[in-house]
Amino acid sequence: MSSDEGTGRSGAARTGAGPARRPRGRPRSFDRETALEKALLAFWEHGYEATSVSDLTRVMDIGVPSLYAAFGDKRSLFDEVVRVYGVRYGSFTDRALAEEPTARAAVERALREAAAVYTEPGRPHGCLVLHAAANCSNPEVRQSLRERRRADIAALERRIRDDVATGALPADTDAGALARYTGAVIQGMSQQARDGASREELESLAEIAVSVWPRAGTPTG
Amino acid sequence: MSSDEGTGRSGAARTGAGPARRPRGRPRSFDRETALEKALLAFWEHGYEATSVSDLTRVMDIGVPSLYAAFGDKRSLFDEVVRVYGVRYGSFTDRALAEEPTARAAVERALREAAAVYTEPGRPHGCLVLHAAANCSNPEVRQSLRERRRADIAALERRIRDDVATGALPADTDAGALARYTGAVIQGMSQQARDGASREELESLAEIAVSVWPRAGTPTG
DNA sequence: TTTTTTCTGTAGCGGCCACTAGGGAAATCG
DNA sequence: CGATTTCCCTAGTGGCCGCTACAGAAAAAA
Repeated sequence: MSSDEGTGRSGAARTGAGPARRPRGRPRSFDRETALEKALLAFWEHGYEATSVSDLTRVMDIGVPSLYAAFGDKRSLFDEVVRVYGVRYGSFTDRALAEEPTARAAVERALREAAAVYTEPGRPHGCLVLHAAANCSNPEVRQSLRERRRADIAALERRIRDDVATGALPADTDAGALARYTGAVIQGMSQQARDGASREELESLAEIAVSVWPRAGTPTG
Repeated sequence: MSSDEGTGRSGAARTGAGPARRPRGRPRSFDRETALEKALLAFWEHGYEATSVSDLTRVMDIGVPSLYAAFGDKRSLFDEVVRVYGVRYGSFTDRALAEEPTARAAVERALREAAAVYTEPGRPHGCLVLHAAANCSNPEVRQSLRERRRADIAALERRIRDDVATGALPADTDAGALARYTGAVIQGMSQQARDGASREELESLAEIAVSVWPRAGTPTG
């Protein structure tokens, strides 16, 4: 489904499950994925509205009509950028939640990885989802990213409830508050990375943040 | 000094410490402070760039030239808004740091007040300084607000160092990390308020956050 | 080769941006 | 009263915004 984001949009080109036969006309003169990555970096650095279409075509090194032919419009391009960002850079929390044995271990790892990802040299600092549309006047873009943030915290909350159910966390744990607390710490780390904090600074910050998480099944009261 | 921000800009109007004699020509037909407050709310809600001059004149209920005559330009108006915001809404941390006996008590109070201020009904949620220029393409505006944020955390760090010196906090306290941690929590609370978190949700979050602060002079190790 | 299909560059669309010139109205001063 | 000072409204500036029509170039298919 939704094969309308591939290279060719000609409905008759790809015949079934065949090995992607070459489309008929003149092929695109640039690599779509490379251009998308350039757009991602631009949006990540400057945000949705502060990145103009002419900014995009400059960093992607393509003409304006090529951008519209390949990606639809600015909004669709941004949606695709957010999707790619989520897979490539923004999924460290999801991965930690899925792979670590407990919510606490997952958060410990996620905070450590956040410190690294948010300060990686040669890349924009901080999180695209948090900052790219912070004060965007396009309400759809705002709402879309807001939903993404809320979903992340909801996923963490579910994981905490699981641990409470299995006894890995105390029975009186306020899962919602603990999830929101952790989300707030990550969001604050992203803000501080944007403001120039170093990886080491974020790591020491995260170490303090994680120390409130109750160990094993000892009740908090 | 710098009396150029008052109502009248006529250099000969106010004679010394006199009771502000009325300026000569036709008086302004709107109340400057009221208009400034309206501009503050608009910038707070939508951010610097997403608030256009025509947005401003609409909510301030004045003409475009009146805005420029009274406030200079959009940038100067925003600067003044930020100054007023800092005094009226954004100084709860400073006040807590100044009035509470210990850094811990101050942070406890500041986090509680942040939960209230960031979710006050009838006002934009979250912090203007954090979000109003998040992805602003004007570098001066960005830098100015960034400095303000860093200064806030630096003030907290100084207060923590004082408490370490007096023994109110353990000698091995990492003042920088603890200050950045607390700043990150406040920044995350602001983000969550923008995303719709309620006051109660922020308060339970803050309660967790403050629980990592060491009590009295007991060493952490 | 001719035909067909698609991409690419130029040039320009209407619309909003921040901002300002200039004339007339309104209020105070002498 | 007249003179002076200041404000406010209308209208418009050039510039950038996202976006697109059109024509020609380029490559595959027949």
